Amino acid sequence: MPPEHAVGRYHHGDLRNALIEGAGRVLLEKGTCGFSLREVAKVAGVSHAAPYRHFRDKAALLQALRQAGFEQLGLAIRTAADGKPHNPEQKLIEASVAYVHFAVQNPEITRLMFGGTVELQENDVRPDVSVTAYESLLDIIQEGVEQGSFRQRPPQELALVAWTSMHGLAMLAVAGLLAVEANDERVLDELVRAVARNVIYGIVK
Amino acid sequence: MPPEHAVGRYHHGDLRNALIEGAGRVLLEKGTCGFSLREVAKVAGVSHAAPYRHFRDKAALLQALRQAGFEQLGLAIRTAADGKPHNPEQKLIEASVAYVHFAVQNPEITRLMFGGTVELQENDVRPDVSVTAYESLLDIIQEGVEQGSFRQRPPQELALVAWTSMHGLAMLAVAGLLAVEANDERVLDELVRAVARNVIYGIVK
DNA sequence: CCCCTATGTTTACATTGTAAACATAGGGTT
DNA sequence: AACCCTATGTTTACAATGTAAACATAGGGG
Repeated sequence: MPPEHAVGRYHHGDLRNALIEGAGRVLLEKGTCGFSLREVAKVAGVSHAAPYRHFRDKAALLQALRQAGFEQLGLAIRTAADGKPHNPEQKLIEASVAYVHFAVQNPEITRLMFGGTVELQENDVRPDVSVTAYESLLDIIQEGVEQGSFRQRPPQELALVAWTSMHGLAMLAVAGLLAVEANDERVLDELVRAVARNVIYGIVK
Repeated sequence: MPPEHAVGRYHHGDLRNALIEGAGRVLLEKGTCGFSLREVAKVAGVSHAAPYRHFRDKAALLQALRQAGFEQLGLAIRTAADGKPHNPEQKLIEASVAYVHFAVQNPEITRLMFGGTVELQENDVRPDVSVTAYESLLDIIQEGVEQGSFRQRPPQELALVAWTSMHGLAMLAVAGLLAVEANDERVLDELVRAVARNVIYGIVK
């Protein structure tokens, strides 16, 4: 059991988590490019080799960050959807907004998650985490199709369109490749809603 | 005018282009992470500082690669569309297939183009290049809507859906986050066509 | 009480980006 | 033709980085 407050001690107590958190901060400041293991160590207040007791690699640390990102994103989506019970349309829209918002507000993490910068190594939990978002959408859509408020199409196909278009919107926004006005949060929101409605009704209302 | 064959000479003759080409190869082999200026120089057969006479930065070289990528992609899209004159539906489908194919077959370049790894610096031509793909799609869609073969919706909205969903599909494929079967090229093609039909007709036929 | 192991630290080294000082070649001016 | 100017390369130098190896320490189980 790690000691309560082990600051200044020889043994940090909970270095692994401290490193992940520190890595998040460093990533935020310096971006994926400028991200350095040594700086993470410095931020965590340990020597530059200490991280190697907890992560095989620089890549392994980034991978942990990535994993955490997927979990956060999944949570955000589910939370947003749960705010609108029994209303699949609103659920899908809110989930979509949450998805794009997460991306825009955590651009570096998002790049890390979806950019493919970190090689997916052998033991990755990739299937689990990447499928999460898709399955959340699929659940919502299934409900919508069953209760008849969505157009009557195979849920897998609707989910594919939803997943790809939301992801695309998010990535373009993160990359700064959407029209300038889309930098405005409300404009972006409207884009998301328009795309979501396309999924739901098949037309952009 | 650069000499014909200036191999082994003190002055390379056309180093700038040689560097860009070499950078492409290095990027392919080592990926965005392992990409090193010094290795590019080695591949081009010059000293490790020579690139600095042609590019301010490592980032500047990557930026040039990125730029070239955008041009290639734009060309691929236009070529694919031009193969089906007077048939907007086929045009959109072929353009979409070309888009995703380019991404899947040039994953590293694609990451470079859309990953945001390279900071978009002041003097970037970003507007031009990023808008290219979108405008190509928009042109096709405009034609389709006008001639009545597409659903009657504002072309901008259809283009938005097309652009985002194709981009999303491409990025997910590159990141290896689609279902396993999507690694099969034909399966991926079918996905693209399904998504394109959704844009055209509003339903997944 | 002792030592074993998990966790840190120090030292060392190769690689990298980049700057500064130096070299050369090849063309325009006289 | 001689000259030198500048564009283009090269060498040298340095600081930052990833990572391995050898060393240190603390805290718990025999």
